[in-house]
Amino acid sequence: MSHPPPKKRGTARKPDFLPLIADVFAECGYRRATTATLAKRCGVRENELYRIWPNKKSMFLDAIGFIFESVASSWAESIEQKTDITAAQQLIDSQLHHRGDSRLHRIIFSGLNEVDDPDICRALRDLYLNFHKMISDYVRKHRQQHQLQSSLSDDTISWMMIGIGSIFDIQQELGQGTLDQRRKQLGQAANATLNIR
Amino acid sequence: MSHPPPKKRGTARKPDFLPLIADVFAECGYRRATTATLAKRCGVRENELYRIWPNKKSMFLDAIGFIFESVASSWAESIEQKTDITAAQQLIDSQLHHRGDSRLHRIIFSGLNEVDDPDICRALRDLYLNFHKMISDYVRKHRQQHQLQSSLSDDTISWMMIGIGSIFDIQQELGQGTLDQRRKQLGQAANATLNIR
DNA sequence: CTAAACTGTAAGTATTTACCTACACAAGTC
DNA sequence: GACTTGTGTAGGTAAATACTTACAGTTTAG
Repeated sequence: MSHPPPKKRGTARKPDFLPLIADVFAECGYRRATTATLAKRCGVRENELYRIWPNKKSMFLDAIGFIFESVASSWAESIEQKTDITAAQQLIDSQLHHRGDSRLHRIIFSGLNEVDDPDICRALRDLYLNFHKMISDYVRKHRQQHQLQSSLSDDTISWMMIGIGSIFDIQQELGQGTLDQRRKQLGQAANATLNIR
Repeated sequence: MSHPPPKKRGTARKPDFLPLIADVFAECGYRRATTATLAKRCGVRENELYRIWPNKKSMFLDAIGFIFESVASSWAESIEQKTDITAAQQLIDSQLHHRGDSRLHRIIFSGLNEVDDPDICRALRDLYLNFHKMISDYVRKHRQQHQLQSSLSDDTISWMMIGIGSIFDIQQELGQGTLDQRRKQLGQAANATLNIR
């Protein structure tokens, strides 16, 4: 029998706390996520958190990083599942089912309200650039493979797809339409954009 | 000689205050816009504002309404200027120059952080639906006129255009790329979407 | 076993901020 | 001129909240 893993202590608990912290930021947004709530959700007192992070902002920045990692790896996972369609198409398919579950957009919207803080602004910009780069790669390969070309660059197309995804998230957030309607629209819109001529 | 207009009093000053209030909400977001700042910007004390509105939230809701009116009328204005192109195209042209000046998206991002308040959620949904309806009309006419048709509905296309506009705003907010780059992309993306087959 | 490092509890502090009250003064109305 | 209505000033209050401190108990490393 293997011993139970030794209880983590100190800053080693960061990776355990991060998903919980990200959840709170996603639910409440940056401002309304109080340090008391954050601590409670992690099952510790506030000062424990302050032993790990110097302040609330750092927790937020780390949460942004965590969310990126987590979304990126879930993308990679779903893309590997099928090989008969392009990665770009597989990404769209998986978004159709999972978009909206993720706390990504809530954290982003929340962060966008804090852009006059240069650290937060940079973190968000990096986040977008990273996603954009990933998508851009998929788009380029897809278009090469299908020998599509248009006056639009892969770059532009992938920004378009990000925008289309965003509006889907916003609709969801506002309870605009039914999930089915939104999914149908997202699917049509994303595919049309990907295959634009 | 005409008399100077009599000084407005009481709730009659609401229309004078609204643009100033909307400015503050746009600059700071809902949470960080303090009632003190709002009052100062209007050149009155806080309790004057509370004589007009029952609370801060009502000010915000009214600001959302004001922003819609103001953006909608500026759209109408620019669309009337040229008649040799369709309204949809003229709208895109004017967005290329004016998008980002407006405080619309900042207010929206800020409001999206408060969607668990049903009043704010409804106000935002209405805002989006109104814009969507306007754009949808333009899109429909444009496509009729150019006899374009695709599997995508006018509805879907106009949501796509809203999404594409949003990502432009986000890029701008994050200082991503130069204004020229963003404009070029927005122009290409919006036109391609409008004329999608 | 001992010293160092860490944890949990409990309380506190300083600031911010939405919103209120009271009152003297001014401006319209009859 | 009396009465009503609105304005400007000044101060206050109660809650929320980021962050801190003190300390006794526990865990770990040498």
